[in-house]
Amino acid sequence: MRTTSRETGASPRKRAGNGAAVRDVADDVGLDALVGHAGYAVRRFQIWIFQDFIRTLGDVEIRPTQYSVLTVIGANPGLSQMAVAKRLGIERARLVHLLDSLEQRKYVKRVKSKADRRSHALHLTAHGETALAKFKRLAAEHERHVEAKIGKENRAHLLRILAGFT
Amino acid sequence: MRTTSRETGASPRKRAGNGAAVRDVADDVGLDALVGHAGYAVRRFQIWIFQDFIRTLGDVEIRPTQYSVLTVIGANPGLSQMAVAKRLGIERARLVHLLDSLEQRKYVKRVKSKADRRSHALHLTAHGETALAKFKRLAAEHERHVEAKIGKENRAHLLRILAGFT
DNA sequence: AAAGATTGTTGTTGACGACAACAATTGTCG
DNA sequence: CGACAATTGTTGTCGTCAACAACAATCTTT
Repeated sequence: MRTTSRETGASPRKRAGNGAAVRDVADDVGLDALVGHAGYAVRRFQIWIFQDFIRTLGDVEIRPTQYSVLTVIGANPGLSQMAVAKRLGIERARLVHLLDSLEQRKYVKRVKSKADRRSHALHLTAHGETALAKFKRLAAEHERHVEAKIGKENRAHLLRILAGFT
Repeated sequence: MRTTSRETGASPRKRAGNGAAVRDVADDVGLDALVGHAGYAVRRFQIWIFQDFIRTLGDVEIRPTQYSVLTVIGANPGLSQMAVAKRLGIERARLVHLLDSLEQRKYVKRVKSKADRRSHALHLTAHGETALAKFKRLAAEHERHVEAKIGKENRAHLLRILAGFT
């Protein structure tokens, strides 16, 4: 993830020819003040997590934001776009494009609300329901990757610490 | 559980005729499967942290990435752009623009390396040193905000859990 | 009915990551 | 030594994403 040259397995040194005298420059750069900054650690962790999610759900071509939208709609059918955007902390302008894509793939349908003719009631299609079930299985697999990475109880503790942000 | 007849009432202060307590719609949308997903919690937390960082360092107009670049250069003068990019997980193409900006603001200077005439040795200017000291004080203030948000020992534990990603 | 607010939509801007191509330079190896 | 491959900084493009602004259609309020 951080380097492009090393992620093919565990290639120990890229320049294998010239012996141990040359060290990989970036590996021993001191971070100093950067260590101890929560934001930096969280950013790096989030990048890792998203990449694993994207890779694990790569076959079904579902990205984290799309997954969150589908999950919320599946759990709360009939929500308006505004409500979904508010709940997930995304702009309603952005949700438009997300729904365009999900609707094109027949996962979601926008139903014109009778109560408020400005808004759309969002629902999963039948196809969307079965698809979401599969996505959830893959997402669970991704969560197991997280457990494998940081430890089961660490993940649980982390979720507890960050529960206030969901 | 959601009665779809209520989603018109997104405004907290107005009261429809039906329920006793009309709550803000987005506040009681069930997340269900989204709760328990580490990625979602981490994403929301990271957004919060970055926004606080940007706000706290707003007066000096330093964003998280810029701060990380300055910190690494300050701690390791003479590094090449490649080494900095590698250490921070940034593309060297991106670092070019970051350094352009930081050099324009007289925080950083690119010195042509004698050892390898392709590369630049990165140093802080005198002005950059004093500025970075101020940035670090502000960053420490930001960290106190994080402590206030999630608790001192929770922050410490979180840093320990994510230490592997720095 | 008029004024103001909300919803979905379109568009713009800027930060950011991933890639590709290039010149200059360095390292490798026949 | 000299051709060839690799690295460094740079420029450029493309796609994602957040933050705004503006707009028409539609409520809500007064």
